[in-house]
Amino acid sequence: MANIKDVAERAGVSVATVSRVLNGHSPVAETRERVLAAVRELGYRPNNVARALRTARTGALGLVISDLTNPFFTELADAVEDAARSLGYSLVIGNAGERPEQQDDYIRTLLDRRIDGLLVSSAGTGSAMLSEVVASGTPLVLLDRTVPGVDAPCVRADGRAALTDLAAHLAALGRRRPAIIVAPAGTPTGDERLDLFRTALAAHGIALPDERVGATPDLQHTGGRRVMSGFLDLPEPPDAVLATDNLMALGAMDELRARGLRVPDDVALVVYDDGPWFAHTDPPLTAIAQPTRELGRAAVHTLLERIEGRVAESVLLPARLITRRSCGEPAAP
Amino acid sequence: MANIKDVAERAGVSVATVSRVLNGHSPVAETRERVLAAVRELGYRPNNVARALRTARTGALGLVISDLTNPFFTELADAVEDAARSLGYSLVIGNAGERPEQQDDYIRTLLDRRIDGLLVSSAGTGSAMLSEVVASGTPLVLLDRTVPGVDAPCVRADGRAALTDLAAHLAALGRRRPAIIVAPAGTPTGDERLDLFRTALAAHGIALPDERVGATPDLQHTGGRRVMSGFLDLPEPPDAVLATDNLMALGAMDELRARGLRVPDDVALVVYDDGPWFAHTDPPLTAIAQPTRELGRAAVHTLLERIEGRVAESVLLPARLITRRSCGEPAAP
DNA sequence: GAGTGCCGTGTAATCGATTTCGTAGCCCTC
DNA sequence: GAGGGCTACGAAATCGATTACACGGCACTC
Repeated sequence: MANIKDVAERAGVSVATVSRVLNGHSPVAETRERVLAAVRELGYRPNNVARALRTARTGALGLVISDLTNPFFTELADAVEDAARSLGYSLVIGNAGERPEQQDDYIRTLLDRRIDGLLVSSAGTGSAMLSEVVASGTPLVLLDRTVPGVDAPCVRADGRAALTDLAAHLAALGRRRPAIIVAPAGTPTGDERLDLFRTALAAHGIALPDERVGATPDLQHTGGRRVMSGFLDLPEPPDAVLATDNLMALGAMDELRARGLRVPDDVALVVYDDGPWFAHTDPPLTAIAQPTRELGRAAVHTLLERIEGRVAESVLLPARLITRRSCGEPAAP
Repeated sequence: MANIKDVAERAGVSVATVSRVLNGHSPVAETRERVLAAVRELGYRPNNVARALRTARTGALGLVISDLTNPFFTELADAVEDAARSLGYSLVIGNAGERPEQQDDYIRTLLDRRIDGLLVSSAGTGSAMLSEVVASGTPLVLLDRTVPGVDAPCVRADGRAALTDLAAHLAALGRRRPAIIVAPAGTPTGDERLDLFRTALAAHGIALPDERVGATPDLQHTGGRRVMSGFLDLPEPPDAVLATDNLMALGAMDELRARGLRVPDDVALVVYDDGPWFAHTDPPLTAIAQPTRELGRAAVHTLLERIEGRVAESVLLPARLITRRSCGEPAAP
């Protein structure tokens, strides 16, 4: 591939001039056309590696995502990629697969590649590696999940309004024995959703006792199914279940179907994170939708603020309750 | 961040020695410990940008995927990422969103970043850009979709066996009026699936007339729904529909439900590309599953063959029919 | 004991760009 | 017409690594 020296020779100028023409840094008049012609003829494209070495800017962002096969994160990744691209950045992606060691491994490689900034939706809880990133000075923004003790802005959705609406919705439909399927205690996201849901229910005089709080370490559908099974074996099984993740909701549905139970007649079901197909299940599932694309966009913008040396605040965007038919009544028109 | 010179000074050796210790290129004895100690104390990590410039190897692969929000491609991307990682490569990802211009744009940026090799699941048909990649000498492997006229190995799934099984399955269940929802004529994947399905049906004396071949340019669920609607308005509507993409299947299901029709009683439904939730719909959908993870792994391995200068052949892995209940009979045990 | 080879290390070139500094040429002013 | 300022450009340093080449010292052989 042609390099800048080839272009310079062909145009009969120095490499400095070529660089200046291409970057428009200082006015270049007469030779300009000759340089551009040489560029065209040789099909020259600047070597980004060399440029990055000299300028200490790679023009790449890193994204470490907790689980790429989870549709919520997929959409998030897609939104991030879109935003990054439209701002002239490439995206180097790493899938932690919910394994903290792998996450650390990735962060390390990304730092070694001298990405300009890093987005992390952290798997697991604390991470020494993340503090190291902050210490290294690489701009960092947390995505979807906060990490206690890490000094970086976090972009995520606020479920308060949606969960308040959900509690009202369930109360209005006469559901008195709600249950929740969550990540194990200690996971910030799980704890928060549980607390908010419990508080919102309390406002309607509805209790959420611990026996109807089911934790599953794998955030997968087998876990969801197992927890749902436990719920149904209770002397007083729940009449409404909130699954705080879409894969877990899938597992819960399986268990219900396996036992011949009907949604919403026997049990109401609500899923956190709306996926394209939840409108297509039978019945369509009432869901709490996070503003995924906006989250992705906001995260990239926040990261760019940091990269450009400005201070950046955390961002909280509201999640919304999407009422479908899985709790009983059809949505009001 | 500390650089190699800092390490050299601290250890009292030259940078060459540090480099040699770290890369194990030539035997270094006495100073070895001193160097490693300095590395540890300074928390030194080699700058990958500088290394890439010198060695002309970035250790990154590029993946341009046609639609990241499509679960099939998500799983593919995940598999590719996994395989790349385990071989010590990072993955720079680009989502073409089924737009050819955007795809070209991405390929260009990836080339500028001097990735070591490129995987492309091409959106649209021909692409001058892809020929340019081949000409540039960057190792290229096509993924899932062939591109006529581009001299690069292609890794994809072969639907012949699965479609043959499907035709037998439908014939056995007495379905005589099959239909297919495909990408528009001219798309290699769509054409091939149509041809194979038609041939397989013919072996059972079943015809697939053009009126029951529905093309949709957007490979999305609205397209699937529209085509299904057209099918149902036929004087003789089909009694079995194959949707050659999971999003289109979703749209088809919607239309069926909207009309109050039942699967499989009124119409049998089969989906190409199995997704985690097709086992959880009502009824569970019979599907043609591509060996996604194997495809991803094979693609990366093929690409590495090319990178290391060996010749690499195209890879065809068989897709499988997964019989569930959406065509009538439960699967045989 | 001189020659031969090998081992471990340092010096400096190199990758391909950007950028600082220096300078030639020109125009303008007084 | 000498000096000042500006413009357009070239020479060379620089980023941080790898690596070709050179060289000193030691062990070994004959």
